Amino acid sequence: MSSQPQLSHSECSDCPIRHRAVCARCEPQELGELEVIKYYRSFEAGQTIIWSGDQMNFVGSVVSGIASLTQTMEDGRTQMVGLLLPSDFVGRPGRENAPYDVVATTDLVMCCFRKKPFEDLMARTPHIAHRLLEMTLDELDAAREWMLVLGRKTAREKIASLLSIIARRDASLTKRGLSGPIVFDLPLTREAMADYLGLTLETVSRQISALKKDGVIHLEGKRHVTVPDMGRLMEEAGDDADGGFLV
Amino acid sequence: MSSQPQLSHSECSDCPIRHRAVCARCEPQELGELEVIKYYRSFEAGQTIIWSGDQMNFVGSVVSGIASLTQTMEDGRTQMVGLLLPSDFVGRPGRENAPYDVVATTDLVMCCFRKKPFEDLMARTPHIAHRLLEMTLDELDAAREWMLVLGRKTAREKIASLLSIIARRDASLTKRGLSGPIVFDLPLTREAMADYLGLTLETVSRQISALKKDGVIHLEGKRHVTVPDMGRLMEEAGDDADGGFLV
DNA sequence: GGTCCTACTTGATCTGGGTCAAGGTCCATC
DNA sequence: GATGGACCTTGACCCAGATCAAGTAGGACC
Repeated sequence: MSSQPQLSHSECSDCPIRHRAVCARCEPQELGELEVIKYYRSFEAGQTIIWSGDQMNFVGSVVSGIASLTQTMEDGRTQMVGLLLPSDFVGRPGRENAPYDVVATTDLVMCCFRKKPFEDLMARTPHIAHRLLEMTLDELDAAREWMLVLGRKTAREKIASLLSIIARRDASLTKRGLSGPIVFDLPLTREAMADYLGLTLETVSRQISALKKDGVIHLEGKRHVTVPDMGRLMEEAGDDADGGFLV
Repeated sequence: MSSQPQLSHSECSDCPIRHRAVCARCEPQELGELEVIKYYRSFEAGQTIIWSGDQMNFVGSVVSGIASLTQTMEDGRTQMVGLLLPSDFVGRPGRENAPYDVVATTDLVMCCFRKKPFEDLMARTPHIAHRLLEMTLDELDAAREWMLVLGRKTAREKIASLLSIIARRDASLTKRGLSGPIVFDLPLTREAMADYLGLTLETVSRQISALKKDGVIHLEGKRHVTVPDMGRLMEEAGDDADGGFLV
């Protein structure tokens, strides 16, 4: 389950609890306290981290890799309801059980805190509680933005929306801007993309081919994507050019 | 804009800031402080309370009536991303602008607080901050539950899901259980239902007719609904019988 | 080099729900 | 009690995306 730290201190700064919730305004002692109780867990691609309904005795954040939140109906229909990229927070302080499966979509490293000590710390540290509310509001915005995608967009727009999110997140992680071409590896299988977009994997494949044929994206192999013109992609996604996706 | 209190003190207890955020654990002074700064606003059906992008200088909660959160694309496609029933909270402490339109779906009364004093109070009162995180997590759960509805359910299941939410909320408001038949008035037009479900109003109408023909619901006029068997309705919605909808 | 497997692509066909169009019902207003 | 309008229903037809099915690409392992 738990494991030794596998990251250097500099890599660890990706952990939002450490550098986003406990920011410059906070006392060093509090940061120190978080340092003491944190631990790392790694997962392999495909591994389920938490099953829906399970007790969830930790909170944490993604250090590297991608995790997804997934809901499944009895007959097997599944819908991904969230995508956790590096620095995203996982956990529900004050809640006992997970309301959906959390699955490692790629190999994954998480920085975790046992829930109880974290909640105690949160109760004593208004800044952490405040930062957590901020993050939850961000997630709520992203979820609602996604409701528009699921409810009203065409398959082509859905694909473009997803690529646009991943491209933008990639650009911000690598500190590059959105003006030049953006290059990244798709971290999701066609099936996972379908589950996120409320489509079938065949439709995903067809629409990716179509976007490629129309020059909106370039594909090298099955996963390596180049977006020559981010504005064009966002147009295809049906977003206003300035776009407000958050995820 | 603002208006005199139009409710007796007993009616006012519907305001969650007052009886949910400031609960028995909190000091009476804090409750008093909220009493002092609160005010009421009423809206007519169809009136837009806040436009997407507008500055939002208050927070509050629905006292009576129904409001909806709506996103619109440039070409006019709209998706409702949230339904605010009595006692639901509106507002985003720490955020400047509204990310979507808030519209009064029926005649509506809200209990409001100017944002700044409310935020100050929140900073001084951990219980309010904590309660707000709770409510935001509830909204997040509801939004994600709805993503499954939008992404993977059939039109019939979507209608059943919506009726099921409204029926359950009605049953809990009127303190009746879910065992007997449930009777309520639909607070939404067919078009509003369509916008919530990612359907057209014609499909909504057809599916309601179908559920009526099959005896899942009874209709008197266009809005007055009787659900003879809540279990049957939830089956139609594709939920597990114990169901976890929150909205 | 072969073979197996997983991930993906592409084609053919079907269908749920969209679109367009023509009523119907219930009020409010005169 | 006629007129108008908002809201809803129903029918006919169509199409985007689902479904079913066959085939390809590339990596791991022998």
